[in-house]
Amino acid sequence: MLDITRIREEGDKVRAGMEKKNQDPKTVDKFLRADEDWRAKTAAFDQLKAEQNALSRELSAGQSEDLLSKAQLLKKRLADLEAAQEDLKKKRDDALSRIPNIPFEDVPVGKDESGNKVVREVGKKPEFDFAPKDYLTLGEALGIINVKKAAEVSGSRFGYILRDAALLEFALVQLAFDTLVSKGFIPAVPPVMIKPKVYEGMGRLAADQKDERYFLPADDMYLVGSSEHTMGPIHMNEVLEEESLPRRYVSFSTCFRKEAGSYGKDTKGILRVHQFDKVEMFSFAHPEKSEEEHKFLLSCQEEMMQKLELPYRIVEICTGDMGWTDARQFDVETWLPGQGTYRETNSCSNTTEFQSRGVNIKYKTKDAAGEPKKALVHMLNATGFAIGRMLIAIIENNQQKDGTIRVPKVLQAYLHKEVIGNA
RNA sequence: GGAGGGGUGGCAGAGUGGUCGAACGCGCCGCACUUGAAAUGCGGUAUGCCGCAAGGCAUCGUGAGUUCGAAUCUCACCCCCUCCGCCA
Repeated sequence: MLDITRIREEGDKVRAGMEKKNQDPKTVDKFLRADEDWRAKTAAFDQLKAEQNALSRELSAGQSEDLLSKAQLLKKRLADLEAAQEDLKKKRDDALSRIPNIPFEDVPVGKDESGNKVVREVGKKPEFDFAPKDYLTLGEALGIINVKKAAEVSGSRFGYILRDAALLEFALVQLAFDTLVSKGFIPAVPPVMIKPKVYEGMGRLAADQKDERYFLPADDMYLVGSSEHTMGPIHMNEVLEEESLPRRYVSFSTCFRKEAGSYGKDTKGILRVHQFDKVEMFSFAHPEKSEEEHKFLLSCQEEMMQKLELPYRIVEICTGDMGWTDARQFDVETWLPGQGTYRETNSCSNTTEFQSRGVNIKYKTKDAAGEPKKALVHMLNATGFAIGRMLIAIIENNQQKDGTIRVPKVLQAYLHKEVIGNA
């Protein structure tokens, strides 16, 4: 969530930021009205409560009919006031939950993905002396992807990853962990179920994404849409040492997404599915160094893409297309020859203190006068490998005329073979 | 799933209806002593909210309740530990 003081003091900037993110800026005014009412009610409540506390103290010294009846009257008035106060607080918090993180000033402004800015293109697009096929055609022919059977068993937007594709998944996971652990990332396998309260704190149950979550009502739990969601709270309610920042994790988990609202979009194959596996990077950073950290995470993504020898481009996401919790976002889009286009395969976000406020993660530091104080860390997340989409990219970019797939050099050691498809 | 024990400040741990936001200790910070350090002594040391401030309010796992008043009593839930059952 956003800093309440910031909304009070810089309402205009927040309104402008919301507008840039295609959100209704009137929410700010709704918030401010509710906030003001709440503050007035709170002041009244606190004062009455002080009276009650004083009366109680008197009563503890010596009771009398007069005092008791006074106290009983106070009690009734307090109950009414408290109900009104709680109601207003709810209103205020509801408005607050409809305010996203505000983008940095220099983020490109745009309505939708057409406003995204290509930062650079890297790698050579493969040239074929035949018409390249799409991954699904190739994968089905090789028996390494089966969507039809998955639809029978689980429904649409599921897939079986089979044989060498399954092995390729683990090779990718290993490559990512080897690369990142050697850089000091702490390896992790986190829970994939999460409590509603924590999920809210991470800003991932906000109005725009609640429909995207799988909920288990019998247990009051959500399935995570990414290991980001349970890695962020790994230091919930903790105060970290300043010297320990940045603190970096690399995690692996299955991810669950409803893909609500994407009906008719990418309905074929495994590009957009309800369940996929993903290696994720997560970083807890010093607020003054989070932009630098953001670039570092992006550089890790690029390093791994280059190891796979995949052609990609870096895109800075414009205000209208960026995530709810993000102040800045980059995507890695990988070239898919079978579709003749770049598709998003990785994402890299700086959520500044939007999430750390919600899950209460601070670090020890000093204020201007040199007095010790605690301040919120910045939290960043970045895709390591979204396995399904990496499989797609590898299959399409490394296809050969006979329908077999070359295994990227860096994965050959993990997979113990150079080509997928020739017996 | 069944039986029992427990959740209090950075840690450890007392507190079973009112001067308890909370003893004692450890840790931490400051000061004194010291050439320096250790030891010792003195003082300070939870968080959030409202307020320009003085100050006030809230918080003893979470939520509801009883009461003029709850860390303390009642109920529900969550979490941790031990045992039994089941299980990769």
